[in-house]
Amino acid sequence: MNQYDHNKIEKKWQNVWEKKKPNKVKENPKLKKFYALIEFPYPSGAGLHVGHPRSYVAMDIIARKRRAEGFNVLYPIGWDAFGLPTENFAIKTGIHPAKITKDNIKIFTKQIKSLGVSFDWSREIDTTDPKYYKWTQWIFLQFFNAGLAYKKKMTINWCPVDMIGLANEEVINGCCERCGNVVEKKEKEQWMLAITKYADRLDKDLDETDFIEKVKIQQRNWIGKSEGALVKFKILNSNEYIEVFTTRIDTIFSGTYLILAPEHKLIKEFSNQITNLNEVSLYQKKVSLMTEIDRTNENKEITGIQLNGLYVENPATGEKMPVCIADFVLEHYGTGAVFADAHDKRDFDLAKKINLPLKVSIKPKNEVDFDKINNLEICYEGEGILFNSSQFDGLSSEEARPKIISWLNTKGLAEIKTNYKLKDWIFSRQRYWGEPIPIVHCEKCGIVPIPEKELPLKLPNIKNYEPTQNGESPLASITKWVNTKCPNCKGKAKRETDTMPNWAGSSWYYLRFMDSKNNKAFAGKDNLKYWNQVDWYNGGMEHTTLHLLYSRFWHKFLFDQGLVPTSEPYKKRTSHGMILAEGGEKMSKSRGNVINPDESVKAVGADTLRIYEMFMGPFDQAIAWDTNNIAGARRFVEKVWKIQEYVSESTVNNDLEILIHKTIKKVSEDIEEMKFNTAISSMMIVVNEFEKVKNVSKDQYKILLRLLAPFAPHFTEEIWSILKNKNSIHSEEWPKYNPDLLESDTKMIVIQINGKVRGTVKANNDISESDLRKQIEDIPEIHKWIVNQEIKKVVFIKGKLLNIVV
RNA sequence: GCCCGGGUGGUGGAACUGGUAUACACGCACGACUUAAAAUCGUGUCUCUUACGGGAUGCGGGUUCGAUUCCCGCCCCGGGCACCA
Repeated sequence: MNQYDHNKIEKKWQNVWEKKKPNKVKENPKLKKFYALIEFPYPSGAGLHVGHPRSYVAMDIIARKRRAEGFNVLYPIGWDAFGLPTENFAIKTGIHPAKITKDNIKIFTKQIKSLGVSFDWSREIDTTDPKYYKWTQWIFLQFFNAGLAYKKKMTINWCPVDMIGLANEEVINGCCERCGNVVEKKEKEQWMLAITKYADRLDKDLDETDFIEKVKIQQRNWIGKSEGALVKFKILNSNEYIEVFTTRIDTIFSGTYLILAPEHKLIKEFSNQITNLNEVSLYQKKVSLMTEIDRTNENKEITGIQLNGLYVENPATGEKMPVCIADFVLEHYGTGAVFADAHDKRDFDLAKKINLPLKVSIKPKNEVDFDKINNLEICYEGEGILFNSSQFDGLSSEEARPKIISWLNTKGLAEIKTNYKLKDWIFSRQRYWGEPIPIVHCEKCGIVPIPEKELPLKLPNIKNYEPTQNGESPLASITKWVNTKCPNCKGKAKRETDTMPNWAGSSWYYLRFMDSKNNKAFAGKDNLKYWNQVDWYNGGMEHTTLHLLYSRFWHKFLFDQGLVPTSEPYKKRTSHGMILAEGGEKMSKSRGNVINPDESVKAVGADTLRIYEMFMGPFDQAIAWDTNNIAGARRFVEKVWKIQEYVSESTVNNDLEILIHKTIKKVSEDIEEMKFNTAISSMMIVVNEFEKVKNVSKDQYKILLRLLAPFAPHFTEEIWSILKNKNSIHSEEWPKYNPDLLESDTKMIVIQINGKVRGTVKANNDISESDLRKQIEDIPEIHKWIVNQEIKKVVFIKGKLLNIVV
């Protein structure tokens, strides 16, 4: 037997696979298909880190198992290469982003190939390749033609450091997701995608998917569906109404005043009625200067100001209600206006502070503290029984809501309404390194899309990538590129200079993998039909409300256009936990604690690294890297290697055979549930047993190797060939266990006295209670517990346990 | 504040549908091999007790013959959302 030389073995087989391309897949309608997907990486300058393989290897194990089960498996890889870090590096070094991207891809490719992941490299894609982004632009034009891509002047989140507009999803606690600086507001014309049109389906259709529950919950929270009513409050001395969204129409009878967002457009419209306009403008100005952080600060005192002279009418009571503005009412949610009563803490506090009326109409079901509530000493926010509510008195909040809505509806003052927190997606970026938006602004015709045949609209080659202080894209200064002809009237026109956000390319890439070389369509109909949708998609939780939601939106749109065969892109979505640095801190470039897999691959081999990463803990849980523990994985690999020394041609040990079949079952099931750590531990148990008995048949060894091959593809392949097998281990069928072997006739039966374990007895599986009782009475350790005791009760579970209560 | 996870040895963790808690691995200790060390192999390793036994799965209760697992009330840690009407 040779020494185990991981470097030699891994290089050898990687070369074979490079030549033979065993993972290259072709559409074949006769074969069942399986589409496995990982989030394609951003090729950063830092290279791969140990977090990447966790996901790649996990899906690799599943993909390899599926191939062994006879599936036609698509497991592709590519590059999500547009993005800020590359552009920033280009600014710093003067090297063209395309060149940087190319170099980084080279490094990533080499690193990923050194891990032995069974990707189909023939379908490799790169989102910055004009052949790819031609179709990203094409899909954008479909959005535009359908009226779902539109331009809007709006206050955007502006990062003054990166000098870029951010989508709401990219703002974390009022700070830029990338650089952490406080985000400012800026008025700017922006391209928007109308994701809110799909809010309801994005929520509802989650039911059809097999996503892990926490992903569904997080998306649902983000979409923020809430069902309630739209209520109209008549403005006194006018024919106009203020619309208010509420989920608590049961409290309408206690509505005593109205609160508008400080930015509400009716304030301007009715300024002639407002008698304290100076004060009001002052307050509005103060609010507009506040940052997101200040405005949402928990300890901030509640503020607001009444609009003197402006009154509305409560649609339920007909009572005259004053109107005020307060910063806690948000312009962009609901209608930017709420009605206030004593059943909301903020309304309650504000009324006390600026001296506005309050009324109570809900009594708690248990009536605790009702006197205090009724005397407006404390605020009760819960549901309860209505009172002070004329014909609805005595109803519960839940009963009352539909009744009040339909009553007001007959008067034309209310309707059922569903509201969403989700906002439309800000789709422009004022940056160079992104897909140019294929639009022309014509002096005569206005906004004109570029004809399809002119796609791709390529990024012009420039020397300076710096964004500009005024918020314009660097493309704006390339007059030669900007000045163009209108495709419509051939007159003077200017190109759109904003580019798409880095989420654009990744919103449909899984479709391109189905037919990556097609130059007539983003993917051919037959290929779309065959691959249908992604069967299993693994990725990080951090993409739940960004990439995952965006791509579901794009896919649904394409489905509505009749361009894809399914309404959901991904059948199943799972998520890996992050790998943390040693000590439990997050790995990051700035902390300087990023662990690169190359060292481990060199020192102990890719097979060992793969086993270590799969064994380190539950797959969905964050876990700290521990270099010491790699030794355990390496020892295991060496033990498997050494079985060659004592494996024999013919002997079969029956106990071992049972253990092996148990292990086939365990490993097969654990892979499906992504319980890779326990799958490996069960194989370790087999190997430890092999070592102990030193009496292992070749067939038994082969089963172990077959089970281990998806985890450690190189050295299992090597041993396989040493054992004189002609074919690759990876094209061998997945082993099946023999259920008869698992149902043994004799079992260890646990004997308990008063629920405490006092011994175990080996007995026939279907031994009766009385026979078992007789048998155990002779055993001294058990006998001593029951002698001279009154037996009160006996619990017997056949083939498992006997509990005697004395 | 709301919504998800989670809390088990020195460490990472295991435990089916309520049925032998601590599998597997790391570390450590001791032993074997060695002139020596590394590697490897073997033994031990929750805790109290000399022992018989007892006690331990964040804390306090409950259900049960029996609870890491189910129920109620807390505490702590991680993640997400957050003035959302």
